[in-house]
Amino acid sequence: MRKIDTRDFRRATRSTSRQINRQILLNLVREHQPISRADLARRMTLGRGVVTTLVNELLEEGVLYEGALVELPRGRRPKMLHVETRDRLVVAIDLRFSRTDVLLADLGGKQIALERFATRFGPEELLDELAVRVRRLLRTHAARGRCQGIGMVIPGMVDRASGRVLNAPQLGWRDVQVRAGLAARTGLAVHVENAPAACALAHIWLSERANGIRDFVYLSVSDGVGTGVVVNGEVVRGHAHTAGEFGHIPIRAEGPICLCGSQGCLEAYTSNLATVARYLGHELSPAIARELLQQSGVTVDDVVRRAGEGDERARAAVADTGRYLGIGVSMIVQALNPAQIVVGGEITGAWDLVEPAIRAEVARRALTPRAAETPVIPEPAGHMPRLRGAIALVAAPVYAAPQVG
Amino acid sequence: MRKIDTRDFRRATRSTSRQINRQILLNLVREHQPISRADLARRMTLGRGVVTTLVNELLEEGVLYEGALVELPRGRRPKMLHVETRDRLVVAIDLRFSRTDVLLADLGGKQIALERFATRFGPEELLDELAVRVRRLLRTHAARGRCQGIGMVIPGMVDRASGRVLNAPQLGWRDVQVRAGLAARTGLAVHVENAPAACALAHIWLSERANGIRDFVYLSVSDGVGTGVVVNGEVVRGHAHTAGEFGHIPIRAEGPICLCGSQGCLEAYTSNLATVARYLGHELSPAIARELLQQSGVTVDDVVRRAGEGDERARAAVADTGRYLGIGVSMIVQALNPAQIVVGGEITGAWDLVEPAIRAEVARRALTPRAAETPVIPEPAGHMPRLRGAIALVAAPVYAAPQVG
DNA sequence: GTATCTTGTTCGTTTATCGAACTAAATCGC
DNA sequence: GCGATTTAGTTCGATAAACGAACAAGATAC
Repeated sequence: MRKIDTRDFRRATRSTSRQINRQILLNLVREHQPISRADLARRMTLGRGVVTTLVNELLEEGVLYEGALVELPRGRRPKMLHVETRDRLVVAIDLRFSRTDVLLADLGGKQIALERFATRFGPEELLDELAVRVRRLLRTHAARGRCQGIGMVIPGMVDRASGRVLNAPQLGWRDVQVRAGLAARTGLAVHVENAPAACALAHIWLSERANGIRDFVYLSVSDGVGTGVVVNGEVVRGHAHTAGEFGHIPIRAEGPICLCGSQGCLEAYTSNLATVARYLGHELSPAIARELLQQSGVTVDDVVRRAGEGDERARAAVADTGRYLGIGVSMIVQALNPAQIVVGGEITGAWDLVEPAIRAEVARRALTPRAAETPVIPEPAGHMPRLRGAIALVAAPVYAAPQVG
Repeated sequence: MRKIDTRDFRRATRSTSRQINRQILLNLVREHQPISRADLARRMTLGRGVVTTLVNELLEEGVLYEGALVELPRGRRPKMLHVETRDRLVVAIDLRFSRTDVLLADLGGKQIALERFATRFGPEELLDELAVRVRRLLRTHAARGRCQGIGMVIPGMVDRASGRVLNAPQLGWRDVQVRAGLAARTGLAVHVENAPAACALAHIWLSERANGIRDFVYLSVSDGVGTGVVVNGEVVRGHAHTAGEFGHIPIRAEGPICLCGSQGCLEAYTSNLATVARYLGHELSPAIARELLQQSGVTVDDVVRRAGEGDERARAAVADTGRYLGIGVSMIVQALNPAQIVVGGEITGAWDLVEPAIRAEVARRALTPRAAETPVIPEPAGHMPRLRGAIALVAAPVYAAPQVG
């Protein structure tokens, strides 16, 4: 029941049907590999003849490859098909305040080499450094011709279509053309996205736990609190690239002043800063707290670890964060009724404390039993969701549905 | 960048390309009528030959009709094309607590005959009454064979796919199979939807003011406060049919108990009940207020009228509602960053008071200048948005993009 | 050794876009 | 007044895709 956009439509050409079926076939191989041509024909209710020509096309392009013959109870043995990921590489970049990660990986998400360095805050300086490292990485791994592109994840607002960083307060960036700058320096296609949206993208494309779920919200809890909203298998970016800012909806009218200028934002209660401040017994005021916390040297990881060790003050601080997160999760459930909510960030290290707190809030506020049961699952920080998001930025266009209508 | 749903995809067949182009063409005629074949060919960058065959198909089906020849500065005069709406009728039903409206209209939204009666709260009773009225309406307007279906709008949660009302507290309904019941009685296709979602649908398909906007939120302010969320030209329904319940997100932790059981919900501050209660000087407590208000006999329309006449207490009550609505609108802006927000309901009768209050809140809380400028426009109650929504339920499938991929 | 069954390919048929040629009907220039 | 020009709409052959049936390849069952 989508309306056709009469100002920007893609009409069908002679090759549209083939493109659609080609892409469906590719996705079926991706999700069921190893798989035979005959099985693909059955799943697509398509003649085996058409499958043969489509597969041949994909084999020639190097997108698929043929694997081993396989045993069957009767009849000719099928030659199984796989998606080629090993020889299709990606450079994933995770840019943060504290450090920048550069990862060489394959399209399937397998890590090959990871580098870390202290973030430089001058955009030109940083792009220069990145270009040097990317070139070196590709050279040492003989990956030049095999690299499909660069995916880059940013803590801030991004215009993905143009590859521009609109506003990244943590870095102090405003209106920086990242894509053009990095593409010119490396000669590679560059995709830029904000962190929670990229994490959501990774969950669509690279997570086994998504398991066919096409409507979910990725709630990223880190220095900031933001979300990536996915509706109908697609990330929602909003009219001016700022959808998913649930972190800046107030949950208390007279709460602390948030870094965004508003009062009582969800982020002010649930960011890693807020959790640490609570642990240290400070008033919840991110603007002031920031320096105090850096002086104290205590990180969220410390608080989470101590909570695990039984430190009562740490446990109380984390559980409080969980309770406030529950308020945020309830908001998301009311607003979007997703099939699943994924929580990412260091705080998931104490999921045994966080989860019941979230569940209680959701159950208390939900409008229907089914909404109350909305699964809330953790994504441990060890999964490197942001780097996986950067990979997904490059992988998704390869597998995405063709735009039609 | 949509992911293909490998569990439920539509592969392309021989006729898929034609279906896509046929539907694009139909929508172009709809939005630019009267329009010539040659102009369609130019807009679609398609050969005039293909356009001829597509148009002939649509003419034979009675979807389009040929109008007058038209003057041109040079060359042969084109025969203009129009969408046939006059001979394609719809029965629109708006079911509410206070009354039920039944409207005979055409696919373009033009009203032909409107009936009203007191709502019966027994589902079987109501369906019987509706069936009698629908049959009579079609008979007296000789509309039997020309009726494309029934669209029905419900104050409550609806599973649109199955046509079941899940929960309509105002009617006291739970799990009522409306579609099957009405379809069996009338022999017509029946579409059922909840009210704010249907209003959003009407705004996509029947409003000139939507003007190509494909991402917006319809904020319906009436006895309840709900929204219809539209992303990429499609209404978002959620995993269990409860998306868009912004009305039940708390805006004050210690606010009044809402009818839903939660505390401090947006609805408790901004529903018509809340506005009237505020005008009468009652404590904001919908559960208690309801009876008091019915006894007082004052309606929202009264309050809005008195505000227009300069009654200071009425003006203050309405402005307060506006301010709280502004908090709700800000939430929507942060969460979804829509291109537009449409506010519907009686309160829009005092838009000169409501609008600045909303604007001030949005401006104060927005994260970016562009978000702060999100247009908020009123839809006066006189537009009959709910009945138009019911019409759109039948019209939308006729024009919607074919599902592909 | 033959029948059966499954995989994968080949090839003629059908149906769509594509593009060029053609017809229809108007104005413009002289 | 009449041919040139311009625009609209149709027709038709070329091409590309799905479709479907026939066929070849390679296995097991009896």
